[in-house]
Amino acid sequence: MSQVVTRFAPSPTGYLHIGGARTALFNWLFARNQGGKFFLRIEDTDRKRYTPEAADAILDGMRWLGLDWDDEPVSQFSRVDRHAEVALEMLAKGAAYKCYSTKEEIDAFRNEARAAKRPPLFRSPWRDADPATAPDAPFVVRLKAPRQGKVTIEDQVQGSVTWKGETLDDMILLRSDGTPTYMLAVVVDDHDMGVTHVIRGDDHLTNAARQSLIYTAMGWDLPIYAHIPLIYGPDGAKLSKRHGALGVEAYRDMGYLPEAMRNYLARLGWSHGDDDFFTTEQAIDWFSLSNVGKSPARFDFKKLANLSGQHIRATENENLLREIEKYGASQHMTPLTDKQRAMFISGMDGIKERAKVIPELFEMAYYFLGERPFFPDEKAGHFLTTVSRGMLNGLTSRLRDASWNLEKLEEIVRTFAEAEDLKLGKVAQPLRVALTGRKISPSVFEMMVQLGKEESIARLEDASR
RNA sequence: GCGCCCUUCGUCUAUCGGUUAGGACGCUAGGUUUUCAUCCUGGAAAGAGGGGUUCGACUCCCCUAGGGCGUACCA
Repeated sequence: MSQVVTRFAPSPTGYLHIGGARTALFNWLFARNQGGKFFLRIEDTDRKRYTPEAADAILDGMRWLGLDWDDEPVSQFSRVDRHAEVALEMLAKGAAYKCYSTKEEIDAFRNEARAAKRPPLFRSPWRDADPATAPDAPFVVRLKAPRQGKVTIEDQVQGSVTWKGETLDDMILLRSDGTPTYMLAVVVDDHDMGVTHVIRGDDHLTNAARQSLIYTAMGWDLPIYAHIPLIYGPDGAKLSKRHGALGVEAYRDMGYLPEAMRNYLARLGWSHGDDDFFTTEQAIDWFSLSNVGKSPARFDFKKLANLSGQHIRATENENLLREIEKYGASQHMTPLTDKQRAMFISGMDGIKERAKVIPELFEMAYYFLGERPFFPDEKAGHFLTTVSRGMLNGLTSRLRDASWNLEKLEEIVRTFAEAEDLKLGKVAQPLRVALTGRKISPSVFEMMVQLGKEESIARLEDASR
């Protein structure tokens, strides 16, 4: 087969939601795995709902997630003439017909069918009518779907799925105002864009059967389908804003690493043996449609957080700093100074293993981002008693002419504690509070080395005053 | 109503007829440790129910139950 082409076709609703992001990711992973192309198409045919800002929000989400696309995004709306052209061609071939039934007539038909417990699929009287009897009235163009036989989709995820012809309706291709419906537009665009693999949510599975009729009518090759299960909320119900159905920018704001997001989303419904933690490169290398599961998965924030923490720890300090700065920019924080940047690099090892998301990195970085004096917060205050102040005073004097490295500092503090007949913790905790104003921080010795002698001693003097 | 899909620990999953049903998150008991975290060791925890097929079913088939999606001049 020729080169693989996949696409992601979101409708611009204002943001890229998490389910869409996963669909995009699967398309992207598959294309990259196959050395193929990954296109973007904005389904903007519903002009009442469309705004350029909404489309931009989707692209921003894609960029943040690191899912790069090939060529320019295609606007579906810009192709309406082509869609109509295909509808007319189908009309000419006899694969479609003009239907003059009014909305009222259709509603009546459906109500009656429902009352009689018959399928509510509309059966247009114009399907086999003599064209000569056609009124001079608005019409829609309907597909002439086969009433017998079967339609089978060989789906890469769902397997072989078959429908009876009579369960497929004569769907509308062109509305009475001449605009194309989604069903038509998708097929025409996918065909024209050379899409070889349609990977999308399994809410489209039935649509695949209906859409295949258009391909057949036009004599076009069917793409390979892969309908992936949707994501549910933690309670098993449909994903809503209450759970995780937020836009991806919400996850950016919460400070998850894009790398962790890709990892988590890929693992939701797809597996590679027992591998849970992996890089994007590995995911690309390993990805295959045959390892996508058929059952829906629930969104689990705990696991996401765990993976995010693992990725933070695994990220090189320089790269992590870049992510931190990107995050800061996205949150409109004031940019880091050169000094702060240097402090981040020297202190990164101490803070990265204590954080699961970027805001926690900033939180832990408090002791080197801020300026003296560091007054203890409410939780730390009780460590600085008169007694411990005095003790710190004694320690400080021993520190003044110490050579400033990890081993030496540790030795001094330990010896001091022994001499005072104190457990190390009794010395280290007040020391930590003096240095940071807080109860929790990286190792006191590492912090002292990082801060330097002058700064460390100044903070100790602040505390013992 | 009709059509289609789904169902392994609480959650994500492995297993592609033969396993003490494995891993991960979470939970839990310990250990390491100056705090927190990291890290290490251990534990509890699963095949929806019922029929078949088979020497042997989580795995194949059927039924039931539960859940989801679709059934628009929305996408």
